[in-house]
Amino acid sequence: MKTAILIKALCEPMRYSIFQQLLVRKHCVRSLSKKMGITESAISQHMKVLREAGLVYGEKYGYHTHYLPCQEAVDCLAESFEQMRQQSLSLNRDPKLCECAFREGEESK
Amino acid sequence: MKTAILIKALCEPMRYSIFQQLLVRKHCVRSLSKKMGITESAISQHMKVLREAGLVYGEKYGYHTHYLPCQEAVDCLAESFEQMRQQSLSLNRDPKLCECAFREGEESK
DNA sequence: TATATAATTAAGTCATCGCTAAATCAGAGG
DNA sequence: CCTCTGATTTAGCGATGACTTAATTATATA
Repeated sequence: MKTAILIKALCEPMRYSIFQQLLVRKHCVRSLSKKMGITESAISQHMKVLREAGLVYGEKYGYHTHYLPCQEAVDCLAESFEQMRQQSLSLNRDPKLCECAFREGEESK
Repeated sequence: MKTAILIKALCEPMRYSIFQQLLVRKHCVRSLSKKMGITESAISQHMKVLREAGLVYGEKYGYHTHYLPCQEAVDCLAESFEQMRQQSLSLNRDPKLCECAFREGEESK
């Protein structure tokens, strides 16, 4: 699972809010529409983005579709950023890495 | 520190790649320009976004400015997503939360 | 102070994205 | 089968954003 794709879907403020709501409890499209103050159409389009990124999935119950977060995606995000945290700590700790990577490999034209 | 702002800055693919490079070692603008294959101007604009989001900062060394990630921001991200992971686990575990929040509070026009 | 170099800013272009309204699709139940 | 309802898709608009080139700023050093 690819972290860059997940955060690309999550970074839009409205979608981030929607996702946070889904972490509290399941929601159908209409419920989210009311809560967020945008049309059901807009919610549906956001859900499509979240769904195709692998962040959420829907369960059909009669008339309604209940959306909820994919555990696998949330795990992936948590692990990726924990790894970044470790990398950053290492970088600050290791003085050998505290040099710019630029080397004069270019020709002046 | 606000997670939504951090991921909004990070979600752009080029900026995500830049940030990953900075987790390995410091880089100046020119170095990133070479590595990423876009102009220094474009890199500089990306750095501005990352800087203003609080994700990176620059240290001046002679001619060069070395950019590196802010530990505080990386910590914030790691903690936020770990919290999401816990929320998601709770949601899947608690059957009471497995209901859509929608209630018929609307008037049919 | 003058100059060379790194970095930033400005201007402009092209593509992407989020939203609404309206149309369409899908399924449950009379 | 028909209808009602929830959800999705389509079309179009306005805004945002990523990139380039060119101009500008800032600074280290001769």
